Amino acid sequence: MRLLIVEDQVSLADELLADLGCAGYAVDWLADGRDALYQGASEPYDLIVLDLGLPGKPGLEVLREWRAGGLATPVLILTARDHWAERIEGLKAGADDYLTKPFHPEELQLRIQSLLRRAHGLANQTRLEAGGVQLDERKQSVIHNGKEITLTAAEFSLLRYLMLHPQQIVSKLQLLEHLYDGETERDSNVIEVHVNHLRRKLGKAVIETRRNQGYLFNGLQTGNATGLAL
Amino acid sequence: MRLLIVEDQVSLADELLADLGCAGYAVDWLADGRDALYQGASEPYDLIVLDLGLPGKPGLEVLREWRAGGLATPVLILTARDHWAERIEGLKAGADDYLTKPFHPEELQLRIQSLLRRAHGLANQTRLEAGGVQLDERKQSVIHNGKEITLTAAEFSLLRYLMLHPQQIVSKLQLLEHLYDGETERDSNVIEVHVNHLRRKLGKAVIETRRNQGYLFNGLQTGNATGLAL
DNA sequence: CCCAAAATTAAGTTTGAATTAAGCTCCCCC
DNA sequence: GGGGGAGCTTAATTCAAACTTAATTTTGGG
Repeated sequence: MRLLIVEDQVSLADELLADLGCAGYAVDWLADGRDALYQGASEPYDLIVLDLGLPGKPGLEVLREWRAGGLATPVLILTARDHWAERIEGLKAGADDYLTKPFHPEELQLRIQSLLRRAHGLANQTRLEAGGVQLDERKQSVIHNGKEITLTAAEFSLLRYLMLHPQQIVSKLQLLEHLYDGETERDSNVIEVHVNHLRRKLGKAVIETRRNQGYLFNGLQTGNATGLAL
Repeated sequence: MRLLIVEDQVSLADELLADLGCAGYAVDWLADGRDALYQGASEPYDLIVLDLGLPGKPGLEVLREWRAGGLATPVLILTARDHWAERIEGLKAGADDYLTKPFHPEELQLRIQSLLRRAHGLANQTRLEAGGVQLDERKQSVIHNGKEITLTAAEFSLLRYLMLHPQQIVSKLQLLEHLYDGETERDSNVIEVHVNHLRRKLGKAVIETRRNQGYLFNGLQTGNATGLAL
């Protein structure tokens, strides 16, 4: 999952970068509004955290231009507590959620998790769960048949990406672009290796490969494709 | 479905080529306006993605000449965000849709899907559906009588082509030209084999053979050729 | 600075979708 | 009604994609 933080206050940005990095996100950081306008639209971010008080170009303006250009990426805005009206303006301009500064880092984490679920049509569930697999985002582990299985950072973020895209084929290229920043080789087999590890830990059936197309997260459907009880 | 990408920025073109390839399109790429002018009109593309800032000959000029020459292929233009007026010029010159750079590859995919449906008179439907067959483009599978049937990449792109041409006869040669790039043998029986596979999975009636003419996608009309209730 | 764990690269193997090929069937036309 | 061509079907082939294991590099903690 790739995130962009647009925040000019260095100390805060630093902290967020570290926090979100630990949570298994690939995070980029920009401090300038003009840079953000361009990069936010060109790199395939899954979510953007946007401070409204920015040099270069005001955050609200950046957001409006993104939306005018058709950018659909979820945006969470940060506003100072004493600029009350900005939140309304922000939502009008197309923000999906907001947080007033100062805030607790955990609060941001939860908002991000929730916003990502919502953006992928999983608004109803409070944690990522599908086909007998429960993802524990705090412990970066998985509960499967009541048993807890710990994942490495790479396995965790790969699985999370797949679980956020249920019922759709995710190409290897898409995974490379959304799990890694900037440029990783197109012909690396990292994804295949981690898929292999996940299958060892969770069982072969969890991730289905569609040759020439990509991977499909299936949960643990045992022959009952509807997911309904029989 | 054969697409032409006309884009001089190599890294972007590379990525689009890979992305659209995964989505089951046969994609050609040109970087020069003069080449595009010729090839876009001579090869049977189903859609053209045209960057307006091109070496050789400006994209707008290429588009105008295509339209003047009677080319009806849907064209989606790519414009730089800061060349706002170009979009209007582009639409006037005969473009069918536009996207401002930068953009996310996923966004382009959606636009292409939508534009293809629109160009084939299916503007009203949000997903390809006919005669009890629903095509799920994200999953590259089909829902038939509420049951999901998975398709291979080749089966998927063949079925998609047929579903985009409902109630019309599609010749085998046409299929060869539109599903494969450049030159595949004229006397290969690939199409027949894949049609056979699709019939096995979806039932004989789905694809009707019109001897010496081609194939006709029928959905699943079970003896009631009008599609009306009896 | 060193060590262990994790991530990635690399190399060799397996797999299965796509294509070719070959023989059969069904139609159409004489 | 039978000859020929178009289309169907099954089986064999092929070759790149995906898998697996092991080696190497990177990372982070002590």
